[in-house]
Amino acid sequence: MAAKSSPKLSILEQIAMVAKALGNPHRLDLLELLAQGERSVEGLAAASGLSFANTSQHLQVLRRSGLAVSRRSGLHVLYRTSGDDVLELLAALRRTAARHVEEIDRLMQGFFHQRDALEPVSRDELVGRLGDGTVTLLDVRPPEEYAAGHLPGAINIPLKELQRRLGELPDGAEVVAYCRGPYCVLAFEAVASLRECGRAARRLQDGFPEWRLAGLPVET
Amino acid sequence: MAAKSSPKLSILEQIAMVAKALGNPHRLDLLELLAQGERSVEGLAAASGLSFANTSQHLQVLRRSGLAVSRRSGLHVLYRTSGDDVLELLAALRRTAARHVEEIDRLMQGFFHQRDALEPVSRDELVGRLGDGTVTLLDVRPPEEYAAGHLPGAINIPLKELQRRLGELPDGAEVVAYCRGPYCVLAFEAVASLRECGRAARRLQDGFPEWRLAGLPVET
DNA sequence: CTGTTATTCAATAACTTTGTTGAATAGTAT
DNA sequence: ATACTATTCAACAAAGTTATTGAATAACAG
Repeated sequence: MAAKSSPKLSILEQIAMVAKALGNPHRLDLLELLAQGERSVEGLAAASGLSFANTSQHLQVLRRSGLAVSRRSGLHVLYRTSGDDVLELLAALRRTAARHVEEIDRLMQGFFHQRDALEPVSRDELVGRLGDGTVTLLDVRPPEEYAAGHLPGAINIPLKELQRRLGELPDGAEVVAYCRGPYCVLAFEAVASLRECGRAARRLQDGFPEWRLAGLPVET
Repeated sequence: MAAKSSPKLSILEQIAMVAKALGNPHRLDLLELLAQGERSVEGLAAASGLSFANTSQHLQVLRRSGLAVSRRSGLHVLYRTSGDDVLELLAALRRTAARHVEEIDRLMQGFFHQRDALEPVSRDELVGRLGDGTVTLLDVRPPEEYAAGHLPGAINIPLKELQRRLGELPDGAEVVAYCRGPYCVLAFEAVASLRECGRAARRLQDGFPEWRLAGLPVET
């Protein structure tokens, strides 16, 4: 078959390899974690709930396909995404999936929308409200992800600590909570929790990486 | 394992399914063909070199993952991409692969650059030169793809007919050839052939779908 | 109703992917 | 050199993917 050995098919095989690397939910999760900042295998295993060996195996797939790169730092190997284009690719993949896969709508309706019947705050809306005193930004990611980068003026209270640290949120302003990405459960749950306590709260449509990718200001 | 049944993992599984659908070179080829316009299974099998059954099988994967949709028209089932966002996703995938997979560079060096040592004409450069009489646009795709849509003023001469139809190309202007996408062999070979005949020729960086996606004018 | 055309399905074999288990490797501290 | 920590590797079983083959299905013409 002449087509089999064509240079174009060879190139398509390489492109397909990249897509295949994205074709596993655990690897998508790992990439979303890497989107928050560089991280060790141990840290990724802990955050993802995978075994060490399995985490390492998936990271090899990501590294070999070019989506992630690694460097040694003492005993630790630190992984990160290979470039912002990988985050753009992830965003495009999510957008296409959200638009054409009905099951995603069903899952959103069945879980997330029960908890957040209000529309999320869009990036543009938030940009317009920064600085006018009407919004308190709440980052519910773990502290090390917050430290790697966060939205300007955001307060970091991981979800587990939210109930007992409510006093740290200024009175009056609406709370806008954000997390790792558009499907991160933590922001949804933070909003639900805040509303139970009588606070006005919504979640941000984006996670931190999407905000940064849009060229918007970030703090470290 | 609590993570296994989480709604987020369920959503990631759906997103992974879309990526998996892209994880096969034949399906990428089929999507590039669909990017040129709606087409029957028979037509896709002929253009791709796959068997009918195998073509149909791959199309089921594309349809179930939401990347393509189909409609019956008499005996024929016509497939098309489900939206322009699918083409944007393909572009993002190619971009990431080209940037991070060294084998793609090697393949490009080994085959394509032997035939086109000049840089391709960028979209912006072409936009600037349309209408000034310095460029002849040559579309080397099959006539049915040309008919579905082409760059303004482009002449359609499929590669196989180029040698004997050289007289149809106006004298003096540089020929810019384009095809289905950035890795389509036909544009490369057209440029090589034209240069052998003493004509000034380069290829366009984009294929027709990328041009249209950029909002640039198209003719039908 | 029958025959033709176009397409899809089911079953199969071969290959690939995934997660686990236990071993091997690399870097560091003593 | 030895022990410890972090990571990766190899082998394996189970599940999934791919291409092929032959059958089944849907639409149309006569």
